[in-house]
Amino acid sequence: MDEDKTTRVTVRNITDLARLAGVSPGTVSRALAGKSLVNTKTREKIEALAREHGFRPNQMASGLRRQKTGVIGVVIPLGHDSRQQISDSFFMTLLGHLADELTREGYDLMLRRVVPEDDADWLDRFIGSGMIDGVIVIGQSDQFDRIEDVADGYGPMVVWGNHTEGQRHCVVGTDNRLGGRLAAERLIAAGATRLAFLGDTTAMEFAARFAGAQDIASRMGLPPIITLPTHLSPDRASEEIAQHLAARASQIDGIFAATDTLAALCLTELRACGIAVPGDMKLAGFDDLPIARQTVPPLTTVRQDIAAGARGLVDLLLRRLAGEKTESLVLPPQLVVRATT
Amino acid sequence: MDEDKTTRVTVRNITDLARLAGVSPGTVSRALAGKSLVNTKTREKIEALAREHGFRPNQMASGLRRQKTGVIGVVIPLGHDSRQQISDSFFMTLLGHLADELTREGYDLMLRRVVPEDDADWLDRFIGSGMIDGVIVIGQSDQFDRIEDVADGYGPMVVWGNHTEGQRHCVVGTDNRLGGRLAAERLIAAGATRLAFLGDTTAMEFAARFAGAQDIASRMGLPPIITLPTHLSPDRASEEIAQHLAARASQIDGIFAATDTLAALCLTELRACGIAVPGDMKLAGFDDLPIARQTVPPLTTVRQDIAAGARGLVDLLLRRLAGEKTESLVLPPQLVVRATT
DNA sequence: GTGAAAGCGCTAACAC
DNA sequence: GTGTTAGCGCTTTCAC
Repeated sequence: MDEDKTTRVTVRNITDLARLAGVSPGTVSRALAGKSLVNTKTREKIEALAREHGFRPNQMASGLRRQKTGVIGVVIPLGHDSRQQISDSFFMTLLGHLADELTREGYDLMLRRVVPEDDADWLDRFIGSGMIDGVIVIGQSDQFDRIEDVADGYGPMVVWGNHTEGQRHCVVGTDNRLGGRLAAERLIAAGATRLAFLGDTTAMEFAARFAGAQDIASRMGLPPIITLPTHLSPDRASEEIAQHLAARASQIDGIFAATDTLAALCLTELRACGIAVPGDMKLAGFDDLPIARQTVPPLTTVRQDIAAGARGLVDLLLRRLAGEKTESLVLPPQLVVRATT
Repeated sequence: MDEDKTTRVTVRNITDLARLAGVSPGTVSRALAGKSLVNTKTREKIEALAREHGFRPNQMASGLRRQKTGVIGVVIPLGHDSRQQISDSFFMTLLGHLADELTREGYDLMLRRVVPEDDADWLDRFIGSGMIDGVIVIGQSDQFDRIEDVADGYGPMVVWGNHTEGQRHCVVGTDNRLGGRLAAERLIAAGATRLAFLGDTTAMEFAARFAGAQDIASRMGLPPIITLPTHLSPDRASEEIAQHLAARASQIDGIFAATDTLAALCLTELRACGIAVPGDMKLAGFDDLPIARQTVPPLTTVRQDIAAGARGLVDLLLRRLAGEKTESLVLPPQLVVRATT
């Protein structure tokens, strides 16, 4: 008769299970958490029962009690440019790798996309929610100062972005300035002398890429690099690129695009204008996304090691979670020469 | 002297705040939750104090008590093909839109990528974690049956994928079979008579696309469409496509690729083989990702409306959360003719 | 090796 | 309109 009851019971919590197993809730908790001191037989019985009833401990309750959630927040601040940074391939790919790394370390990932101008409080709000043990910020956008402010009072935060001398938040990112130098050197080696930078230089990472390119232009005694600002969403960017080309193409013979996405768009517009690449115009991108291999001609670009970036972010975050004070991690960019230079 | 203390105090919870405000925890809770019956002055005082101390209520505790978390789980099952479906552009773009929609509805998003063959229990585990109010599954992968099993006992679940007559789980997706028909019709209209399907037909969505194309081939009295299976990761796919072309290119004059990503890769390989598109070979893709506009020549493809898909998923999920029993949503595909047919 | 009991921070009856 | 109280489901001393 006991069996009759047993099979019909729904197990909502650890106490129900304990009743079924004829032990106390504490023991069930210990058994299910894989804690040391539980009799093997007792443990097996409890595990069997749990499996049979498809029971798993409530993470919210566990989190509340233990004061840790097992969840890492990942937040993508969308700058001025807000919408449609959405599909920025680079960030999305980084996100995919982050998901893998965090999963492997036993953490869940809580994703938040925020528009800082609508919500000045975005970072504190996320951190203060009590839902996450730590936070990874993907991209500094135009929020450098806000992130700096938070860094003083909150340890478990790591940011993907650009490293600036003396900054207080822990950052992982490619050496953008060096990357910019590599790109410019290559463009010049391929014969370009009048360079342009394609992309919005208010974003720190892009500004550093531009600055690196300018370093080289200056050193070589070339005229200053002109900037061709664009938005990041493909639709607007295409249009803006077309306008830039119409106005400036005759003044330049080399373009350094802030990202491969922009470079690919630019290539399409150049083709539309009848400007030969690399004959009339050299072109270099940044990121080395899959698309860089598929453009016609294939794109010369500066590779960022996305997988290493994700590993770095997670590794540093875990160490900060453990109380360590970590330094920032700056990854080396790598020039990949293909056929547009 | 009271002020001296006040400014130094750290506010860890609602009780601390209550003490500072000279009210009870209950009142603070009501005030911060924007509940109806709180004196305006009391509320303002509490809000001011909360702001001053950067306090926000702990969501885990609130969630535990209210038996809802304000979090929606989004899970991406990685089929056989496991790794590197990572960066599948379509899923990533869909995820971006989902993040937007959920945020707009006041929900947070918990992201999980799972490898079903390593963890048969992936879906139950996620649902049973107590961390999420509902779940969106992105892609059925090869897990159709498992999802069906769960659907019977768990309401708040919506799946992106293919709709099959009589299925029990609520799905949102494009009419893949119709999309396949559109692609095949176009390839044939452009002069192709011997078609191939490029991609892995064990995935349901792809199988339906293939079936749609085959519908048309049969109706037109053409020979059966041959299948050219590939993996999804760009590296392996490129290689496989090259092999397929070496072996079969002479037998076919039209290729329907399961996705734009595959189509773009295929275009690159066709170029490498010296096969002219659309002269010697017609080509059509599926998805209408940004890359479809940037290939050379630009790709004829079948558009899926990703934003509408995301809206549909969230809308249906919210209604299910409210207890409604919703039907599946099948979205119409749209043929986009460019220059590869 | 196991049970009993206190509480993590919050909310929602129920009083008044 | 506000205070009081009893938990949400779990973990973890502290006993034994």
